[in-house]
This record gives sequence, structure tokens and C-alpha cells, in this order.
Amino acid sequence: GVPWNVLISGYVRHGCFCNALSTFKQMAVAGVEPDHYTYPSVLKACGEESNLDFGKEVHRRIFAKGLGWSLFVHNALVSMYVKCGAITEARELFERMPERDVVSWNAMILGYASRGLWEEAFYLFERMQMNGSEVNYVTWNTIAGGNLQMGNYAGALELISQMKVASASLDSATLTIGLAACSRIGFIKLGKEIHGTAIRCLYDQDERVRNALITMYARCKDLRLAYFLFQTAETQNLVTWNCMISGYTRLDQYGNASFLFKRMIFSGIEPN
RNA sequence: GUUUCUCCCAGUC
Repeated sequence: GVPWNVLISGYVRHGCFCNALSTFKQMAVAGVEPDHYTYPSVLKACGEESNLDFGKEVHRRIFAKGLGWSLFVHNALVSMYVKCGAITEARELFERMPERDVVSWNAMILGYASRGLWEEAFYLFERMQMNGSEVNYVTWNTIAGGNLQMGNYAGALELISQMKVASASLDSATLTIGLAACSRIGFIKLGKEIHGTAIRCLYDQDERVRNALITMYARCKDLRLAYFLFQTAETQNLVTWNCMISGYTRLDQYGNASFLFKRMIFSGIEPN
């Protein structure tokens, strides 16, 4: 079943979740048995699609198969339920796991942090440390991202500065979260600091970081710098164009906006 | 040769 697994995980990696699920169904028709490599990808696709019904169906099949214990599969199950908003089911599964790693804890914490249920999120955060689990940069990003989602921009930024103090590694996700928070509250001073960090860490050409930088400068009213970053971007995808155009419209620069829109069309990018 | 956690980056008056 390896070629099937390669195909399914490839679809998932490229965000083609529906194709991943239909391939999984074809696999059953072809009579090929899924294994513990197949399910994590399939469950991830269910979660990303918020397809709880099919996720539960996959869960039933795993259970019926009597598949042996697999941390990867169980982590993927917890994550699927979390992504589908089925927190209670996720938590029950999580509590019954005979073994957990940092991924299990992070997945469960996301469930609460993304909904602003901070008491429970921090309870798990403390418990994971008491249980001797490591805390990694994903853990921090999860909590910072939860603050961002809940509109607590200062809280997100506070957390990131704590990460620096704790010398936790900042990755591109940390930086995008920080930049998004700065954009929302117009905190250009800190935004520039993060920009500096991005350059030092060689993240400033990362697509997401670059787009977040353009947005940050545009929302902080520095359109010159935003445009410079736009022009010097290695790749200009749909979001890059949208970031820059909305930067202009936000500040009532409709001439520049429509000019850029024409350039976008001319370069063959389909507007959405 | 294949697997799970944060990657939300625009917009949503």
C-alpha cells in the first residue's frame, strides 16, 4: 500500500484534501489495506476539511481493524477532532492515551487556545510540563496564535517577547503571528524589530513572512516600505498582490490600487 | 519512497 500512502500524503502536503480523501476511498475499492502510515494523512485531511462525519467513519474503521497502538495515528485522531470542533471527543481520546508526546499535548492545547478557553489551555500547559513532556516552539506558537485569534494582540506580542527571553527558537510561524498582531494595533516599532529578526534568521523571503511584512507596513501607513518589500519579493502570489492592493485602498490611494490591479491581471494572476 | 501538533499571509464595510 506504499504507493497509495505516497499519493495521499502528497495530496495532503499540497492542500488537496478532497483528492486525498477520494484516493483513500479508491484504495478501499481496490482492496488495499490502509496501514498506520495511511491514517494520519487521511485524518489530517478530514480535520482540514472539518469533515467530522468522515473522520468518525475513519475512526470506526481503525477501531474495527484492531490496528495496534500507534502514537502517530492517535495524535492524528485527537487533532482531527480538535479541528472539527469536537473538543469533548478529542479530550476523551487524549485522556485515554497510554503514551503522549509533545505533539499530543500541542494538539489538545490548540483545541482550547483557539477558542479562548485559557483556563483549560494553561492547565494542560502546566500538566504537560509536570508529566515531563518537552515544550517546543509549536507549543508557544499555539498559545500566541490563540491570543491572535481571540483578538488579544497585546497578549500575543507579550508571549513572543517572553519566548525571546526564554530563548525559545522563533520560527516563521512565530514571526507571522507577531507581525499580524503588530498590524492590527499599528505597532510599527515592534514590527520593525520583528522585521530585523526575520532578516537575521533568513526568514524575510519566506512567502508568509514577506506577505505579513507587507501588510504590517501597509497597515502602519508606511506604504513606501510596503511597496519596496512587494517589489523585492521573490515570488508574488495572489495573497502578495492582495496585501499590497488592500494596503493602498485602506489609505484611499485608489489610483495606485487600480494600477496595481491592472499589473496583477497583466501578470496572469487570477483575482479572487 | 509515505505519517501526526503551530504555520493564517490579504479580504470579510
